[in-house]
Amino acid sequence: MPPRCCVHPRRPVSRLVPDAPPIESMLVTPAELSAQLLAIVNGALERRGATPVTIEDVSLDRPKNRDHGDWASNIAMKLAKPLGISPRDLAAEFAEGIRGIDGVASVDVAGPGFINIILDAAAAGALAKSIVEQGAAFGRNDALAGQTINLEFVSANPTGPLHIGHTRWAALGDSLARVLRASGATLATEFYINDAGNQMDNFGASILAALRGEPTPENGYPGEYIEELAQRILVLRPELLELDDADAVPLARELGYELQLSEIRESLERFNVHFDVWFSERELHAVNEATGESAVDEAIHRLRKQGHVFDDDGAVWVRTTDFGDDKDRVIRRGNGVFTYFAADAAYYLSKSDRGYAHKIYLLGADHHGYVHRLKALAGAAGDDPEKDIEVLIGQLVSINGARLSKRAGNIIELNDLQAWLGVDALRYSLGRYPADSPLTLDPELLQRRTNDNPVFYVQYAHARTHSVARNAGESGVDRSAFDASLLTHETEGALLGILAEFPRVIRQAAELREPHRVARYAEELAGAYHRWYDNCRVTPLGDEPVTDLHRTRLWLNDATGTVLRNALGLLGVSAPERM
RNA sequence: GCGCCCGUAGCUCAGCGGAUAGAGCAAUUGACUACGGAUCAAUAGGCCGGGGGUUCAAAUCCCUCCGGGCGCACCA
Repeated sequence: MPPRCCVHPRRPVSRLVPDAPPIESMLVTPAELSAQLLAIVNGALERRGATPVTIEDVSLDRPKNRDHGDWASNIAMKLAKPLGISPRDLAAEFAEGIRGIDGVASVDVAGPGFINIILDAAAAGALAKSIVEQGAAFGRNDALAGQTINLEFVSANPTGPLHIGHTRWAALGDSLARVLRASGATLATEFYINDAGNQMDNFGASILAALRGEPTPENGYPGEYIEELAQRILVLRPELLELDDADAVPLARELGYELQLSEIRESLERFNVHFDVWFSERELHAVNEATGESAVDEAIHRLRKQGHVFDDDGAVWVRTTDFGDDKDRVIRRGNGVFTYFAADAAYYLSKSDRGYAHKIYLLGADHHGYVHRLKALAGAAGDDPEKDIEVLIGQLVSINGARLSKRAGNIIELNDLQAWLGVDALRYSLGRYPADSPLTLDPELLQRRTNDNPVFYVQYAHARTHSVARNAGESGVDRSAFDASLLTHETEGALLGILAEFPRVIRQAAELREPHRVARYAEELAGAYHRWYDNCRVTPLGDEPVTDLHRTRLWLNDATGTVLRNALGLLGVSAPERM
């Protein structure tokens, strides 16, 4: 392989064409290019009397190998067969049309029928200025405009601290929320507090036992944190030790609940995770004085009206098998007590009543057996289980292959993780993997707080854009001129191509519910920036004069900083200007 | 037994049906009298768990087997 040469194949076309439009209008975005390609394709289809295709069918990709151009399309190969033409001939026909698009430098047909497109340097480079001008808004899109979404995640029991599993959902859920909003969705994030049921009494009894120096009761909660809660409670209410169980358990329960919940909220706040709504399960059981009924009672009536509720063996059931569950589920037990499922039904309806047509649940893999039941709830409520509810299942985190459990004593808490790694590194290392990928962490590596986390690579790139800008300012390089046709170095073409993709990355992350794509993108962008930095100077060396090339590169530098900051922001990670 | 998820470099993991499968870490070797070396360049490392199928094209979709995780309550 010969050494890479610094001469870029692009030519500054705007200087060769006498009546070139102003540089501003030369900007070719991927969206515009797709739209024009669509018109060309449909024109060809129309001439043949074939049915037109939509923008979704016209794929325009950035090839992995840059020898294949700035953009590539496989549309000819997809359409050739039904039309009875060879893919290469069809591609050649499309290519002819694409050559007429403003800002396109050249078009080739390659391999079995790929169409490879190379943009003018000016058309690709105009993006740098546009990004700087858009600032924080660059990357936002309207793919999800008009959608009203309720996103529930974490929802940990208030009977203990958040552990690493919750931490993963917190990082992913919060980033997903940011990505959905950046794509135009109207969104509320919710934390469902399971503060009803036996577990709360077990929690209270555990605290009380710790206070009295007794062993943890059966079904109780072991752990040092119980001891700590007990000591804090004792300071608040020393008389607790004098009371009978009947009075002491509820008091210990309520005080412990309050302390534990506020600790959870503070942990999440420190973790840059914000919930719009903290929803208490108790509200669903509270009896409305006007009607004499609770939200749970009412929910059962409403489901019954839809025809999916029946009575059997003294209990009340929901026919969840109508919606793919493997057995029907009890919603009210024979002894008159509601199941957990009943509160879930009421909670689901509450979300609908509050105006959220679309509900997303982010659950751990240990709850995947619950998916059919939740879908059935949507169906039983008269909604569409395929559209109105979406349950995302995240795989669990393991440590060196060992399963985490309280019993094994290897539970790792969010607060410890934050202390070891720092918020940025922790959020990033949990946010850069898809939810359905099982994740194995090395506890020693976590505690070591090393710089091998990719977050530092990305943050350093951002800090470097600021350092370059500071130096540029001192050397008299400013943004008073911009000539995109000067951005001809191959690392500049690569950098611009990646910058152009940012809006699509956000959109894709939102539509696929995969916020980790933003992190992977940020790493790619940081790499392209570091390589550019090594090849292209923004400030002149020594006595060299400041030229428009330096000024234009400053725009590109600042554009990269903007996109890195925007990307890190979507991940809830800070973008430091110095490190 | 039934169901869901996952098997990709030594390790941790990316990879919307496209061209020569990638990154970080670990290993080896280079690069500052150049805007911050927390960087860059290069080398090495792969039957993408096995086998069938669909397709012009499969790590990706379908079937099957093997291996791992998780779940199968009138608990919460």
